Amino acid sequence: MPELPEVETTRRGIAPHVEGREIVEVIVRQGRLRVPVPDDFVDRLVGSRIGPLARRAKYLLIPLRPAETDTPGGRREDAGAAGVEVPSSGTLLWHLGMSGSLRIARLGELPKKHDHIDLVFDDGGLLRYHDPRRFGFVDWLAGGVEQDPRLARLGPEPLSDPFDGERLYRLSRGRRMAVKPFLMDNEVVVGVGNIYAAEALFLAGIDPRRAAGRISLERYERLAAAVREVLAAAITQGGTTLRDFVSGTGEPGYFKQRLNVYGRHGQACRRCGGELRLVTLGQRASVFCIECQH
DNA sequence: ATTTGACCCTGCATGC
DNA sequence: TGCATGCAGGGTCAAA
Repeated sequence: MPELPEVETTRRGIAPHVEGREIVEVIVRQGRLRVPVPDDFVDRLVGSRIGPLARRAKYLLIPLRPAETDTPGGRREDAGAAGVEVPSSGTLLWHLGMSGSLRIARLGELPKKHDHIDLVFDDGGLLRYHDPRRFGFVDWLAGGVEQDPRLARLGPEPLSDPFDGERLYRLSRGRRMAVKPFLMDNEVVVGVGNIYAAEALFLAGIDPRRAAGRISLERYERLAAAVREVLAAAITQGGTTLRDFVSGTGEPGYFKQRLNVYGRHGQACRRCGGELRLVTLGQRASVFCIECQH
């Protein structure tokens, strides 16, 4: 489900409902995700207050600090006596995998199948994680987020300045792999998954099977512009809902209507009318127009 | 060093 | 109707 636009849509949707809230209860119904939910997850979170949400690649970052302390490193007076752990500052690293979604619900709304985790807030709202395939995960980071090995090696954000055609050109020299899996490599650029890689290559007129190392700088500049264009448009549309993606407030995304190639093999190219072809690249379905993409 | 394949898991569409 | 098969938005790891 979620590529960058869907994670960004989720972040924007849930932020107004979670930022500044205190977590008063955490319910883990199914902790066996791709990374198992840590044993001390509940203890660490209860009593924390949520700071401004961020996103890095397809990761949602949720900063937490102790709700009752005003000074960094301070201690709650009665904590020791009561034997209650005082939560410490940290960040939740949340990945939605293939089928995960986060949405806002109210206390009393019954969980459905595959609603694995609830964070319950002091205002009666809650953040509910749903993930049928359980390829997603949530982890708690104590230290610097950028030092985490999962984030340390990531390439630039596609909507940031360091991502451009020159970078694609430079990193692709000598690479024989097809350009589509190259574009989906998170060390090259983050957040470009199977849907938007196919769409960007169509917009740029590049055959997804072409060797990455045999594409000119000029064409990579077109590709970088196409990546930015398609991701920005998808964010504006609230992401792409293929099956069950919903924003943080339960709305589907409307970008599906704008897809030119993804999921349309056998249908007519919107530009030339030819039949769209399906090939497999890097074990991922790849649809393209043999007339419009070279 | 680069690239490929298996794997994590459930649900759905398809074909027999 | 049931059953087997293949495929799905992602990422990691081992092996070639």
